[in-house]
Amino acid sequence: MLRQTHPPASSIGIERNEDPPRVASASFMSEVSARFPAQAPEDVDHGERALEAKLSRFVRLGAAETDALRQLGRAVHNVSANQVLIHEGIRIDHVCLLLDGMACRYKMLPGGERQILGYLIPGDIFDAHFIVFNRPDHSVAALCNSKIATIPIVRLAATIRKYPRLATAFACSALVDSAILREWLLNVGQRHAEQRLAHLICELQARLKIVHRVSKDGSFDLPIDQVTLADTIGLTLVHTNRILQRLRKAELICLRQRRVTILDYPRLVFLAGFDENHLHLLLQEI
Amino acid sequence: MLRQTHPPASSIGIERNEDPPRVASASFMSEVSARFPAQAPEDVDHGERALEAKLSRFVRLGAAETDALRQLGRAVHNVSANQVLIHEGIRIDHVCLLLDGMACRYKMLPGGERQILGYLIPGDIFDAHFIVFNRPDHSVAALCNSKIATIPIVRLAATIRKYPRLATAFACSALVDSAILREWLLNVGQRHAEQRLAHLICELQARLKIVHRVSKDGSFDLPIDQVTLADTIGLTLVHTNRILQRLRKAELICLRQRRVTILDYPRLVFLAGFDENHLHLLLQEI
DNA sequence: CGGAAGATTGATAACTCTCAAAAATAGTGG
DNA sequence: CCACTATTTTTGAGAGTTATCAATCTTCCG
Repeated sequence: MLRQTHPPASSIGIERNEDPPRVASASFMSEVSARFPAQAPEDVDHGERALEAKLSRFVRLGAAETDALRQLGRAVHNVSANQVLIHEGIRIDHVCLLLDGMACRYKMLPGGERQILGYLIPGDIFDAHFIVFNRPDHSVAALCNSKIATIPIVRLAATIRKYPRLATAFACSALVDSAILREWLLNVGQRHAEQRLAHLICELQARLKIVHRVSKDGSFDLPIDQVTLADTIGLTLVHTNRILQRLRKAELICLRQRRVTILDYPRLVFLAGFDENHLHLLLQEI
Repeated sequence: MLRQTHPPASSIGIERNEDPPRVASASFMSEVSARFPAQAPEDVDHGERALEAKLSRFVRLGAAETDALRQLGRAVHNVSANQVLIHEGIRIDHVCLLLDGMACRYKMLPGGERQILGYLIPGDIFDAHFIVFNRPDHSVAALCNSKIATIPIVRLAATIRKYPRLATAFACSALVDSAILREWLLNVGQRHAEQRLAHLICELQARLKIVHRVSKDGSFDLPIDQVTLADTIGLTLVHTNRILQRLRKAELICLRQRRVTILDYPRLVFLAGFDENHLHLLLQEI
């Protein structure tokens, strides 16, 4: 009855219901910091640019605003692949900015089934607002070794107060996030297997392009295994693998060594029924 | 290849891609008003209470706040079943408050497939923020004859400014909305057919109970046909019908004449894996 | 080199869809 | 109140998709 999408043992390191996350005795951040000491800011130029790049799609950013954004991402931490970033016990007075790498939101079912709810890419901010009574309604985990910056909420609030345009930009970004979630529901609910996968790839490329994570040839890193891919589009690992092979055989995409190359973009877009309108890419000055 | 979930002719009245919505020459509201003249406020006591009831789950509401909420819902309109409430052409300076009845958000695919993204029940507010460049990323339609109130955004903003608690309550409400969307993605992506339906029913009952739309015996109105139900849980009409019969045969629920009665709540909850935590029902004073 | 994780394959079962038609229900006008 | 139509629900049969189980092949990494 239950689909055994995952190997019995927690092979990918993300928390399973079978072994609940330990209660963090110390706060999340100090925990991370202990393992990965903060680095000098100059290491993360590239990462900080992602946030600017994303927000500048929504509003024109002046030098002051750009500078303010850079100030936000000073407290840098490295997190390792599969590390759970948000779970019970996290302090709620910080938000996290993903500077580099990739992470995901996900939910688990008692039987071990996992649904990925979204990918976090550089420039994305995630917080713990969805936690009430110490019970988050979903978790966030790094998909590969990543860099995150922690921003005290009061700090972010002050910045937003000072620069109304940033407030607008953050609001737009939140709207896009929820639009993506709706698109995912449509994807999993109504599209068939090939389309789901194709659509996901189109969307990821579009989002990554904005933050300069796509090469000239259109290829990009996708640091996830096929189990995670399967849990994203609501299919089994085995079936996902076969769908993947069909897309490869059709010479639409190439996925090797955690890197995707889109071989025939027009045909892939057509197959997926992809309309990047839902990413609101064209929005300027709301 | 394409699932023909819907009859070829637009039987349920919701816009299809085949016949795009006409461009509203007048604004949406004046359009509605013309057909259904606004009523005297005293008719809608029950409806307004829904919003209060919902928000009071999040913060304690004083008399002044309750009163402010009631002032919001003065401009009442009746809308008919299947009427599209949000589409291109809508004015973006109002939000809508559903006073009575039921509505849904949905997305369409070029092939005619439709995915319901969420149900709006009394006390729910929906706006057009997701519209940019005159292209909404999804639509909203009434599921049955309903009553809505339109609130100028400036008015809502003023109220929120004046009563910070209401701001908190609205924020919480928005968090719950997105939590529900995540839960739906989990539902459609990972649960099997019976569980999906069971989960939907549990969730609707929980939400409707808050706004006093559930009878003593636990039954509630569900003014939708099985096609809509199918488009909600990502299954075919035929299959949904069969699943429904299974739940009936198992004496878990009874669905007749657009009314659901839960016959065995504990067993239904168990089957669904329903955890009302995601509705954040217990939240008080964030 | 050896093990572990990840990807792939094959065979079979289960689930879900499609097509087509019949039964039941709701709505309407006489 | 009944006849009549349109909508909605239900049924049946068969095809197609997706899941499950189990094994093999690859790749990664110490």
